[in-house]
Amino acid sequence: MDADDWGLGAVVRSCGGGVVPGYEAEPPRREVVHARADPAEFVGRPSTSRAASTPSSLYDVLEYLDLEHEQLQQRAPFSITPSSGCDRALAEQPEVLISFPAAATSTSGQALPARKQAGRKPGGAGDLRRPKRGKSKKSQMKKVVREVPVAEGGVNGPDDQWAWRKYGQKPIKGSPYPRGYYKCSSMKACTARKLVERSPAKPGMLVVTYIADHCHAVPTTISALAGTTRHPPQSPVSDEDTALNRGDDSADVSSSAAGADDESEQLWSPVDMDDFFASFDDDFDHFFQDDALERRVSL
DNA sequence: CGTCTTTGACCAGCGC
DNA sequence: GCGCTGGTCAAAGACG
Repeated sequence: MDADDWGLGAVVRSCGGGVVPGYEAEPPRREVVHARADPAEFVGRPSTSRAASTPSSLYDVLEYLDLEHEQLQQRAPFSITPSSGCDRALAEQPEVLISFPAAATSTSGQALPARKQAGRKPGGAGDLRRPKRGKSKKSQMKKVVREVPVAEGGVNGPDDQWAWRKYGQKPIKGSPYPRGYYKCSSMKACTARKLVERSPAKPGMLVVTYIADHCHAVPTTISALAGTTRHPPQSPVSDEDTALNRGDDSADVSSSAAGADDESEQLWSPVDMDDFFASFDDDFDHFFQDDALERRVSL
């Protein structure tokens, strides 16, 4: 995918290979650099990798599309359901459900090159446990829950410009589908994680739970994403289905190094974290206000 | 060479 | 207190 493709179609494609009619050939909007923080990802970024080529957040998308609010409601391929209506609530009442109606997705059906089963010795790991893990505060951690169509988000969820690394997978009681565990691979110190599982109630939907926030800006360069190029951006339904059914979320790896360009000279977006969060707050505060989009477009 | 996925074991929280 | 379950670790091999 072209790094300059910032259309909504790009988002969709990045999420699952789908293309939103009319948005697939939009001009780049790389100047949009302020934090359009996705509720799940609390920092903004100008990024350039494959993941970077996706308007990371719905805000980027909406801004770019320059749609009227009503149009947005009609055309935006998702709905947001903040549990208490605003971003501040997100921090305090940290659960947000974002649904992406499957209808909004067009799935290319493009086959993801099936990754070979990583050969490994059975029972090869698990011993030599390190004494501890921080688990105590889990329930208190910031969580953002999203629902995305399998076709769209793949297991990667929507607009995921972060580099995730799978570190585990577990069958979940009561669900026929396993849950995949991913952590941010951009920075070792980053505690951001996400859980991806298929909704038992709605097999066509993936439930992506983001836990904690990134302690860094979005990685933008090849080097930052080294080794994350295994999977092409498109994550077709069929393959995704297959992958999930067998518990293989490997279609994830949100970042390929593709599309590195001028901006990729920077490893990290040099934006102060406070600015990131401030932007996020502001955006979310106004997202549902009528003038929000207009204001944003004027930026 | 660096990072990825896979996968069984370990550990802690929770319910009974 | 015990068992269940979810979450995490880490070795090994694969991939680009």
